Amino acid sequence: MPRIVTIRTVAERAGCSIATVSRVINRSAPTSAEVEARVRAAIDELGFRPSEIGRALKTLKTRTLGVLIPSLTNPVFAASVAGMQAAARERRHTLLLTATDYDPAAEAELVETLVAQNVAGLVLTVACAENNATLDLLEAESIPFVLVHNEPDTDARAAVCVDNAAATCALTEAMIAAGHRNIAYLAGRFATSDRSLRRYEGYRAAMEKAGLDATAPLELDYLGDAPSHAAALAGLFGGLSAPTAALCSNDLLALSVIGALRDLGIRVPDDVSVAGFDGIALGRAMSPSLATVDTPTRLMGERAVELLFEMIETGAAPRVERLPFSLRSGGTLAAAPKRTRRPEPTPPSLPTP
Amino acid sequence: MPRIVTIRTVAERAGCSIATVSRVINRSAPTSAEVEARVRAAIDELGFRPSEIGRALKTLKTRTLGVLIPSLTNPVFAASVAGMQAAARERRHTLLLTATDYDPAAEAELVETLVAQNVAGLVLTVACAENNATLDLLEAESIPFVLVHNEPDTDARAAVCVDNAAATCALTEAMIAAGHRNIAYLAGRFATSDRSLRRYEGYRAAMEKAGLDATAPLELDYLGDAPSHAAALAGLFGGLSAPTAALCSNDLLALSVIGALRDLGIRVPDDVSVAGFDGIALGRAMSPSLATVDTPTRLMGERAVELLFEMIETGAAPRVERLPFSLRSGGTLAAAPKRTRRPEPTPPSLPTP
DNA sequence: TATTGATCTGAAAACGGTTTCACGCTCCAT
DNA sequence: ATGGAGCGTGAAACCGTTTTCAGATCAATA
Repeated sequence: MPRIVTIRTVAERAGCSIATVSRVINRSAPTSAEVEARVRAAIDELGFRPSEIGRALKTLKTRTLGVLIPSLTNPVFAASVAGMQAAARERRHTLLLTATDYDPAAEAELVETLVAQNVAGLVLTVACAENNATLDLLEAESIPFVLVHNEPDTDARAAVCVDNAAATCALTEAMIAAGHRNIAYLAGRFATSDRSLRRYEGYRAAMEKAGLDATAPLELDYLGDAPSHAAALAGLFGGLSAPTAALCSNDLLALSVIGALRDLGIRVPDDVSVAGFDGIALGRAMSPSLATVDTPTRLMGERAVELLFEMIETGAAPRVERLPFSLRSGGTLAAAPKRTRRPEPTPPSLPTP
Repeated sequence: MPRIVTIRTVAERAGCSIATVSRVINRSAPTSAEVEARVRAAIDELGFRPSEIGRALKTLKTRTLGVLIPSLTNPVFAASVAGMQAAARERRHTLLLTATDYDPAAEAELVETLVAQNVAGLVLTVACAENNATLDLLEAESIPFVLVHNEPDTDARAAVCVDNAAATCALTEAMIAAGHRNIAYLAGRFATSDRSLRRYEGYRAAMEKAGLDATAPLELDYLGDAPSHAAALAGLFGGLSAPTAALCSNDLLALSVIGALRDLGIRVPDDVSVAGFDGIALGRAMSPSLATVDTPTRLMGERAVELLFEMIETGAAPRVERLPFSLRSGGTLAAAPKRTRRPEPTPPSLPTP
């Protein structure tokens, strides 16, 4: 039987009313030094901690922030949640964490769960921020929320992100500068990541600017198992005019692509250069290091929570905050091979790697 | 103004008392078909969701599990939290997440925060499970909790873990079988991880069994920056009788050690073999793949939550659940180099292994 | 017909805090 | 002396549920 000591116990012990105890705890009104001392002593002796539940019921506000992300297994989200946690802790708040496992249909239900807990606000990464019924609902009920990683098309929505298109554009230009002409764009399912789509646009812009052909994106299920992955890539990289570089919509996908290419006997970066997006810590640790767009993932989580508090406390209007990114090239992004990787033979004799 | 629609609103609309509405929602007592239909209609029309706060205040139990881990940035904990989240969701519970950032002093305060929220139970990874005042407090207040990753010395405490000593012993034996005789043990700060200490014991047991000298562990601060790391390792691996293998207390440390060795011009695994512990996903993705003890991290989180529910619901006694592990060798764990890596100068000529 | 029992329902009391309101007291300016 | 302001305090209302208890209705039985 936990929680046997309530504010009433404290009041009895201190010989005062519960109202006075409450005032001492919250400093919500002046109390005499003498009474305050008695109350504090009673609190210490009893080991009393006010129930957040009781408090929340009256104020209809908890010291809790709801968090919704696709998955904790992706270090990007783990890092941003770590940032949120740190920022929330500074304000003496706790995170109520949920994950959709990349199922957009789960979003609505999970957000409802969080709202039922009277969270003070929400930090979300949704599959797609546009025309999102769940977000509209939150707006209608005027529950403050901030998006992370999502980059909304309107400034009327609160979000912390990077300029995905500009970043991917810069990364693509780095590839082009390294001599690559045929660059493939590999993505996770667009339906589960609007970021991915924005990044594709950046890729296309860079390609067009350089007068090159942007290829249609190859959508891979990057939760799928390795075999299917290798199979899908064998088709793309086995052809005569195979790309010399692969731009992946995120780091986790890039890692998985590198593994698949290796299994196909294709060397990275000697035969094919690969780059990702996000800048996960382990991309830096590996060798060769993963070329990518380095985004301040943890900071994004922190800023999201800070922006959320700003909105909660001062009623600040939602706004989009775009954080700076930096390019991490080298490593898996090398100069394009001088000649076509596979000597093109007279048909139909097949190329040897 | 969120949450304007309460159970009272529903009752008015359905033309019945709030007690009846409650009964319909929870099926806690029979209701006539007619009234039930009216109530359900009212709920749907109003979009009513019962407040978890109100409910919790009455029952003194929330549908919430408190989670305390060292850090989300370590994929091991991220994975086990992902498992907890999945298991909790199946039981319609939510996770209240906190992280200590490897500061043991923060444990007490954070657990108090969680308890103040009336969590139904707790899942924790603490720095050290033995003589832990915080755990004793939970026990005294009979708040159910389960440890993850920690391996308590008594069976009276609920925990989900692997047999750390046996696993490290097996890994060490694999190193010995590969011809290594001088094996260094590198650890994070023992004060922040009792697992690390248990693993060291497994290492020592294997070394002794093989008649080899177990060296004292080298404690590294694996949150520290790379430079200090390389410096510490330069001393160890620069000497004449340098180890040919390094056993690291966890994968993250192993990754960081590999990077530091690379910076020192030492090849892995050609010059020095390295192994970790945990089996993080990215160790498998890198090349050469990371030799390690593969532990079912995500499953551990799931099992921990299931065990917790068992304790909450059936009052089951705490027990330690040791999950199976498997060795992942090869990759960064190769045969010991035939000769000493660095040509030895004349005086005072040492024996070659 | 009266009694019993089974169903269904509503009023009201918790649960643990916060907050409003009113009241008594002191102090100071009139 | 008198009025007003200000301070410290306690009583009580309130937040949104669940749950107990008692009452109402009705069918079946004695």
